[in-house]
Amino acid sequence: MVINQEIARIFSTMADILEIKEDNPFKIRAYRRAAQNIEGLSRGVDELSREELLEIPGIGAELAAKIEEYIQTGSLRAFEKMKGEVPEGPLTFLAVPGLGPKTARLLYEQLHVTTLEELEQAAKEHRLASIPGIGEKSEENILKGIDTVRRGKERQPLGRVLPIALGLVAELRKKASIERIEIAGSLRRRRETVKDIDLVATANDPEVMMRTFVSLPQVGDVIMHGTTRSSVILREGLKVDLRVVPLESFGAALSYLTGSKGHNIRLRDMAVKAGLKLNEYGIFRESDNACLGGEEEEDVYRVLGLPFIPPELREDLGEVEAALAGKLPHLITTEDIRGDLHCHSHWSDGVHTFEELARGAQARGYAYIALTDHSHGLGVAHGLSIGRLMEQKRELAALNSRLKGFTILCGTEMDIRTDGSLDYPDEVLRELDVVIASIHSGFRQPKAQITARIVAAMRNPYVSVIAHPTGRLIGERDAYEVDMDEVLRVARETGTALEINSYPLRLDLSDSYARRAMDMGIFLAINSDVHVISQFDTIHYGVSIARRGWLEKRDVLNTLELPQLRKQLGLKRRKGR
DNA sequence: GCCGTTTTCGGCCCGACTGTTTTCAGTCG
Repeated sequence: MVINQEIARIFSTMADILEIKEDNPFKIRAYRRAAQNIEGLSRGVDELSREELLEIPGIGAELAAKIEEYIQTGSLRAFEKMKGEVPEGPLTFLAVPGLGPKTARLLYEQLHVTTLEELEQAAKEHRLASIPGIGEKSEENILKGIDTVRRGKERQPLGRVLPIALGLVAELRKKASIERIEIAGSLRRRRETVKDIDLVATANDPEVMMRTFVSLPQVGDVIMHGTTRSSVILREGLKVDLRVVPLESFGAALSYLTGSKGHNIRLRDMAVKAGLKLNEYGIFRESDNACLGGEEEEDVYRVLGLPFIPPELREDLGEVEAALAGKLPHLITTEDIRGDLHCHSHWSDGVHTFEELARGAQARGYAYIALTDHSHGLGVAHGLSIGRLMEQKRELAALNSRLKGFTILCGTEMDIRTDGSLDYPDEVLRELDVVIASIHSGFRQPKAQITARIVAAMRNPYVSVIAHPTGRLIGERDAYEVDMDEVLRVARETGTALEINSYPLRLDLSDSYARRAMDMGIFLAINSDVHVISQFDTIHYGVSIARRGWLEKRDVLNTLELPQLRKQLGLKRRKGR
């Protein structure tokens, strides 16, 4: 959604400019919130009506008009005008951690530096210390900050950061006298990428705890070291914040540090209106400062008159309204998953035998898997010829008769060829229990062509699921150009399920697309795309994305027990004939 | 700039840490 990114970037830059100008802080927040919410949208703003634009949280008449102006003219007068009012330099400086709008402006006005290089030079020559309020230490910090910007630490994928965070938690538990410790922040909300790790803990001796934290072997640099809050950079580059609070405040602190910022603001707003005060230490009555709760997160919500809102929903995308109306979804859990519909064996590019896969799945409580080795078109993955596929089917039948309480469905991950044709004819597909189809080539084709390929696959009565529908690899490869509106429309029309692929770099569909598909009544399938048995355990990433997409058990194909699954898979075939 | 069963005008979350300060501003989350 290029247009959304463009507009989000413009609004975000406008917020920066307003900050430098020391404009109304609430106006600045309004621009930032709008930018964030537009970026997270699953539809292009250019596809939305005026009414739909106004439904986006944080978009009012003014910003809706600006969005429309940009769509129609390709530029924004207000933005162009603003750019003329503030020089480039201070805007660049805002990217430096610890350097905010006030200092950025001061540096520009006093030293006339306009680029990071000039700023670096000035700091090295100790010219910054001539400015009131800036000393030697600040000079050092600015140099360090410039270095951080240069190294350009982007947001890291969830699948990389979560294991690191869990490792830190385990180590802190071992070394420090901790009562409770939890991961908070966007990591707890399971955003697909995160910027840093937030931890919240209670400890008998906070000072000892903090000393332990900042001296962990994986810590590279200590940014901040206090008794209740410390902040470090790990050797491999990730930033980690640790907050230590009294036990009676743990829930309030966890809630506060989990965010999102937008969600917190909504909660505090509700608190203020109810004559309450909400901070990281608890929820208090304004009149006499009596503490009404805070040890558990549930306390905070209860006092506000809300049910507990799961972390994955806390994005200020309607969850507070839903909670108020008693309409929060009963989110799907990993335990709801009854089987995995996307598994590769050593017959194509997987590692294990059918039996090993079956045992691995059974050990995880599954009742079935679908074996979906690649089709012959995918030569690099040792795709199966029709002959091999039929041989596989016979072997599976024999194996299934031996397995107790477990079934391997015979399937394929069939390649959708570059010309839009399918890799196996219908006579072959008819013989299979499950057909998932996906794109592995021609990623740079024009949008219309890729869309047509996927649509053609969905119109085949034997195709049950489209795997990793957008083809992205987080941080490595963008999604191919595809008209997701059309894909979703045809998925609904044909009764084709769409996959949420749990491979940590795919997470494809994303949360916002998953939510939209669910809203349209399209079935989702949460699959791990196993090539090695241990990858069965990545299913929780897919479930997290599903939860962020507001999905319930009933929205997900592979929560069905085997008989119901077979029935569901048969529906499209019967309809298609 | 947004937003509304207390408001269509007047609100808008709140506290910790740092550095350069003789009491606090700036930045961050």
